[in-house]
Amino acid sequence: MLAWYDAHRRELPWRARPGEAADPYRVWLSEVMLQQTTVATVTPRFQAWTARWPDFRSLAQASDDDVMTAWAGLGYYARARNLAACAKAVVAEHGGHFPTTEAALRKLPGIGDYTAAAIAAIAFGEPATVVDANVERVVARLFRAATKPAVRAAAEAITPRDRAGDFAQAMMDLGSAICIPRKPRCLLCPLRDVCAAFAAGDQVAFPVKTAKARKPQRYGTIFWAQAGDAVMLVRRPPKGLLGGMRALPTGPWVGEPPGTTDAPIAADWTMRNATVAHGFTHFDLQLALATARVERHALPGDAVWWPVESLGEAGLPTVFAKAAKAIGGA
DNA sequence: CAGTCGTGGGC
DNA sequence: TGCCCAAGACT
Repeated sequence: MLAWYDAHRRELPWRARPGEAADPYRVWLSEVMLQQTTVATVTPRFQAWTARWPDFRSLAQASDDDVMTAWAGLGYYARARNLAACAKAVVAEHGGHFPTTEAALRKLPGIGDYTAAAIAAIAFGEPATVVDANVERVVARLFRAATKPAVRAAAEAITPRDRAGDFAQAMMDLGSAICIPRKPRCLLCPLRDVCAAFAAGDQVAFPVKTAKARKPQRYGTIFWAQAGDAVMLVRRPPKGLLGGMRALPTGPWVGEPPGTTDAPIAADWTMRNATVAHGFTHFDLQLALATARVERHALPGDAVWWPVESLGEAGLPTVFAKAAKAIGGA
């Protein structure tokens, strides 16, 4: 396994070169960015992030607005809130350095079982057992293990005391490149000869997955209020969907197409002859587009007038960026 | 514990 | 094309 890893090792921005010590900050940041997010998406964002905030102290001093704006488009925005909180905790409670044990890491915001084990193993060489979706798939097939506890126990049994970090990364690389969900490339697999599912010919039956409910359809309205060259943006509530993010004003997202009754300000609203569709994890959304030209008056609460030409720097989640593009900045 | 929480890519 | 999936955490 480790011989295969050494031979096929990929260079990634957060991965230490052989023989060099890993930077715990970069390991942590990459692990959080990579939660439910692909390497291709993360790579440029990781480069930009570390150029701006290279360590815990710089990130701990960043404003919440800057952090959330920098995270825009990556999704699962609680990660960004927890990232900022974790950096502050590391500086305030740990002198700017991570604790090195899995249990202590687990107490920090945004660090769960997987990430604690990954940091302990990769950054500190602890023999922690790292189980992500890749490892779960590889181990489930290796042992034809049908339940999560069985997978966990088997993964612990094969985790080596030495090079546990390399072992974890090897298992994840194997899962993403060879032991893939649909058509595993077993003829390329270094573990083929010891794989129970390969022997039985039922690789794709593992891991055992539960049926998912169909996603409901919801409807809403986006309100584009333009005053001169600026558009009205709001700040969404700190928790919940797209929590803490800057946004275009919307009405409620409900089961039936709504009217314009929930506009953020009184104006002569025009319904555009187009809609924007966006899929979230647990529902699909279709948004009607309402636009109005208004006077540039004082705005309540967290609302601001934002220059349309620099809307790309507002840090809008993708659904709002889509809507802005559909309206065309008019 | 099952639901919540984004997004983009692959087939 | 619609569906499945991804280096999960939190409640």
